[in-house]
Amino acid sequence: MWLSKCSVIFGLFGSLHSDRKIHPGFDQSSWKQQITASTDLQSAMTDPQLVTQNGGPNHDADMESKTNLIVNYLPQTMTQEEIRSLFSSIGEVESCKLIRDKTTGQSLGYGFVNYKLQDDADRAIAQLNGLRLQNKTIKVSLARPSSESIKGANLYISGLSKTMTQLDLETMFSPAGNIITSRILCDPTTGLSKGVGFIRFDQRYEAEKAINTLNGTIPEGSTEPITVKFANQPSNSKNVLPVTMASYLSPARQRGFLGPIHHASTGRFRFSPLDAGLVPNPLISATSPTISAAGPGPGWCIFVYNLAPETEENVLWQLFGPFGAVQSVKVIRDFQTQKCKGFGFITMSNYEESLMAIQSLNGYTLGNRVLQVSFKTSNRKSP
DNA sequence: CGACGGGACGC
DNA sequence: CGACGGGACGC
Repeated sequence: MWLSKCSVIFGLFGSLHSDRKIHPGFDQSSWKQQITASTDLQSAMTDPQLVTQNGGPNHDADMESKTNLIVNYLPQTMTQEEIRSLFSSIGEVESCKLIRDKTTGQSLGYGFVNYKLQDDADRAIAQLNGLRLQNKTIKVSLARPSSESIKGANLYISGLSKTMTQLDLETMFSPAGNIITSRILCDPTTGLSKGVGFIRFDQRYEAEKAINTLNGTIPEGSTEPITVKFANQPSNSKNVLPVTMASYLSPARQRGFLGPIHHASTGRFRFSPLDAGLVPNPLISATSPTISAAGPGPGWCIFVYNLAPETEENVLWQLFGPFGAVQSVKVIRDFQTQKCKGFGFITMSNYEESLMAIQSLNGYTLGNRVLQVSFKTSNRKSP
């Protein structure tokens, strides 16, 4: 049993980075130790009586068999097939899904594994929860039935006494509802509490209740009131790329669209791709940095719509190249299918040339499709 | 009909 | 003072 699982794990991850060296001659007990050690660590830091354990709340009397697992804290590089392979060492896997960012394809660090048999699901929790992979300790627990009511149930708590433990925190919040996870942030070097933490409840209304009852209150034995609010939505923008990536970008690229774009397109300056033939007034757009996200800057960004699913970059180069200096082209594709999503972007160096390209190519028939070509509109992100 | 990415913290 | 995890519900 252990031997077979170990060989699977070693085969999968032996070549990946690990904070712990794995020697080819390791014996099965070392793996067992590793896994047990992390479990012990968890229980040493926290009281198993109170601190949330793997399954989350008991949805007692559920008729459906509990075969579906959620796996959290997966290493960034781990693929769906590697997850499937790992969990297949326990029993037959009905389905397996790694959740990825829709547009970038980056792993979001969690996934679902559904077993054929509940027995296997139980054993997967028992044997794989707490398993250390690379620099992560994965968490394996029963997935809750998916529902709207469990979303947005994560709280951010600040103003905690530095002496407060995870257990103290859970004790304080457990009256409000079922706690799924809790955490107190610590300084990585000193290991001391930073006085902030997180609590994820099972249900959003439980989180709301906690805000209503605990925000602004002073915990027993403390002197300062705590702040309890909904946590930020996890943003995928940070820590994904190595910092060194920036140095590979050209200076012009680095200047890109940084900096505030406060009064981006209001009313009369907004360019709609549907307004065929409408182009920016050169006098305005060439001199005002706030008119359009198309430019100015390192170039003029052009939006082209109605591309065929099979469209490749070289087509855009050929299409726009004759009009002048093309800096870059990009076909936007669906991550899963790798098919073009119907649009793309072209950045050209010179305003006059990009204008000519737009005027000439808007309405142009490519294949059996009539293209719509315009300056890219401003970013309509509204955080 | 619609449809607008990815890039990133210095001055 | 603020501080936002080891991106937890199907991207």
